[in-house]
Amino acid sequence: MSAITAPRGTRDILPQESWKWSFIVNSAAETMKNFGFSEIHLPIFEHTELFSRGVGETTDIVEKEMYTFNDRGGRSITLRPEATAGVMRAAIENNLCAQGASVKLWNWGPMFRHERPQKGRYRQFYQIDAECLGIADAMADVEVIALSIELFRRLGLKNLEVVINSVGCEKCRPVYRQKLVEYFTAHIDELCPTCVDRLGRNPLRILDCKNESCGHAADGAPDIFDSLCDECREHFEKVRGGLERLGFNYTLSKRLVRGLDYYTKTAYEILSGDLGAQNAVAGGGRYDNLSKAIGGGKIPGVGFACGLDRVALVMEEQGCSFGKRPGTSVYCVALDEESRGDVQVLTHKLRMSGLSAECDTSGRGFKSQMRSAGACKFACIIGNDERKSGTVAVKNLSDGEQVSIPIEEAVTFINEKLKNSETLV
RNA sequence: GUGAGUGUAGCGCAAUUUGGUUAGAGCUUCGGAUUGUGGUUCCGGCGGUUGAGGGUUCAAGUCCCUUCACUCACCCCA
Repeated sequence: MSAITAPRGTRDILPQESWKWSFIVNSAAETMKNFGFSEIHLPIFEHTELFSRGVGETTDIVEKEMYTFNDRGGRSITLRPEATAGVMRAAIENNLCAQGASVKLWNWGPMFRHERPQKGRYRQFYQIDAECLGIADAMADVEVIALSIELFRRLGLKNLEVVINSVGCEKCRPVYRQKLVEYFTAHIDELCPTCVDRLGRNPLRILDCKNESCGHAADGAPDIFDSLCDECREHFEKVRGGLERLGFNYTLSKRLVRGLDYYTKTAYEILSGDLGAQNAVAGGGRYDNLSKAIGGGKIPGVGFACGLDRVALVMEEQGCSFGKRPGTSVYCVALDEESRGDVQVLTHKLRMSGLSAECDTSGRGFKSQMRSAGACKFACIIGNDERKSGTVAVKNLSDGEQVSIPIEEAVTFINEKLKNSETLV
């Protein structure tokens, strides 16, 4: 019988990597706090309708990427493929935006999409997500974009490109959509089969196609900027003005069409050249119709999601700092069999005092215990002599200096020593 | 879902131009180097039904088929 492995597209984040993830999430949490976002914990599965109605029936996500199943009560349940719909659902359900109130929420965790895995893409992947609900003004868009940029700035990511576009609203998008249909129908022989299909269902997505011939056809397509209604045009100008006031560089791209139906007005992505084919580290925009689509009142929103797996990948690629990996400060060593008990007691007392302390629990010999201690700052050694005299030998492993001190003073002694060495570092 | 590439010890690898005896070192790990002192050095031990199944052959890690997994790309996105 062969050993069971993790399902395709999933993976274990092992200790050598997990501490780096903690660094990223902690840094993000701090940034969120600075921007006034509160953390929200959400279910990982939701009713399927939340996504089919919220994200959109004709999107790739809903059409072919969702993990959907019936639970034991016969309800159709879906593992969340993205976070925004869930956040909006929670806001509606808990009246967070009642009477025109607004909230800023963030969260992080796993998302699920059934796609073929490749570099930077997994079936269970992780996102850091921020949503600003209840505010229609373009200043909120600017704040959200600024937040995502600041997130990456703090983590030390380099060579990022911010790409923005406006996808219009329910008033002007249909007009533009019609223009596109007319244009692409005239160029239908240049389109790939999937885009021919898109023509009837979601013509905006043709603009996004990377197929060479489609791209060529798209070059001559009507410009969305020419179709934007006054409100959308003004909104877009305000977003751009805000970004410029904050000193951010960005690229305009009329080709940027988010794959999710709920976007209105602002759409943006942050791209990295160090990711291979999957080059987006974050993406987001405004979604003023999402709330109504899932049965809520009129709640405008703007937000973004950032791929944790991808951020970690880029940071690794660019040699960014993850801070210091947590290690053990003190290793307690037993010289003989009889001392093992005392060593465990001392280790526990050191731990209770707030230090990272370790001792051997597997019966290894003195020499190998000392080898393990080599990676720590201090070794506490107890043998026959120490037990007799009620002392412990405390050895500073960086300079080799060793002192014998009464066992009851050991914990305070080492705490003092470590405090001093911390300040020296 | 489609295509290409790759599967040998815990890890990263090797195994002679077109098959040839008992599949090898390195790192890690564990133990030891005159009786109680570490990251260096030296010696030694553990560790593999070569992804799995089938086939060709006197003989398969090596060739063929099937299957599974991983990787990259298409698609799409975080």
